[in-house]
Amino acid sequence: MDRTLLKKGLRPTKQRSCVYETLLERKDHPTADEILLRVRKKLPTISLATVYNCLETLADCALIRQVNFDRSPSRFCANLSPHAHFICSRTGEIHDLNLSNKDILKLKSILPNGFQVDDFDLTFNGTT
Amino acid sequence: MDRTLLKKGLRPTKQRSCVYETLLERKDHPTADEILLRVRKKLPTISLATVYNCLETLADCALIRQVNFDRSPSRFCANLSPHAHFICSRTGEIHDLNLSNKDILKLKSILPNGFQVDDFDLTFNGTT
DNA sequence: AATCAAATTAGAATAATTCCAATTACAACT
DNA sequence: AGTTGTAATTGGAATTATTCTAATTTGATT
Repeated sequence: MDRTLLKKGLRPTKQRSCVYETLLERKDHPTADEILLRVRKKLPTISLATVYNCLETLADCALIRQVNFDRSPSRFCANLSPHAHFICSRTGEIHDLNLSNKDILKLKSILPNGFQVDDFDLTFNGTT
Repeated sequence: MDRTLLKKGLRPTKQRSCVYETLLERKDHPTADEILLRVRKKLPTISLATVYNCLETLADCALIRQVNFDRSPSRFCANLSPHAHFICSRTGEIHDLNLSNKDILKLKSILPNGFQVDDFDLTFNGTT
């Protein structure tokens, strides 16, 4: 991670490292508020603004991903491999559905000619 | 539309009708603010709160769809047939990509066994 | 015409996020 | 080691989309 930041002329501060490591610890999808709570166990004085700053920086460096479900608070995760999300309407659980190359080709096959895709978001709602 | 509302015990008021017809007029994806501006040409005294109320009611009745891109203001459209969205990062244009049954089966084939889908959101980002 | 629930309205409240100005931290020079 | 300059952090204010609230209006039904 330090490498990636330094390459962009950004400092791997303890706040940034801690936010990043906190996201690695668990494979869930915490909000900025939840991340603040977790990070404060290690850095009790970190501010919410800094958490937002760190998350933005890490996302800009493609070290983490920001995920939005409708207009609810943004969530963040360190799973960088291409995946879709499944939200269970009973439990509220968010599942990562990792996508094979085949899956990705299927997705792209939906596009008419001449559409160049940089990125996509795919979210399912339902029950498990 | 009146039918659908009445069936649910809701009144087809002139505000609701006007919001609905405004969405039918153009096949774009206006925000509540933009809808307010358009609707005010016909009902100059309608309030933003009412526009929000009408949109919520119409969406609850499945007469329109609410669409969210990341955390930007919600957008609304009257295209009810299953479709994905493509956002052009150059122009900001939002394209509807209507999905065939085949496309939908492809999408669902991504899911592991035991996942029951009620709905999905698929958005592509790229250039045309 | 009187009644009553539903809908509309203006403005206040909320909540997530961003902005701002002041402080702090740190790397690079002397 | 001390100084300097830039970047990062911080707390709180500001912003923005949306929801809430309480008062008024509407319109169907008695």
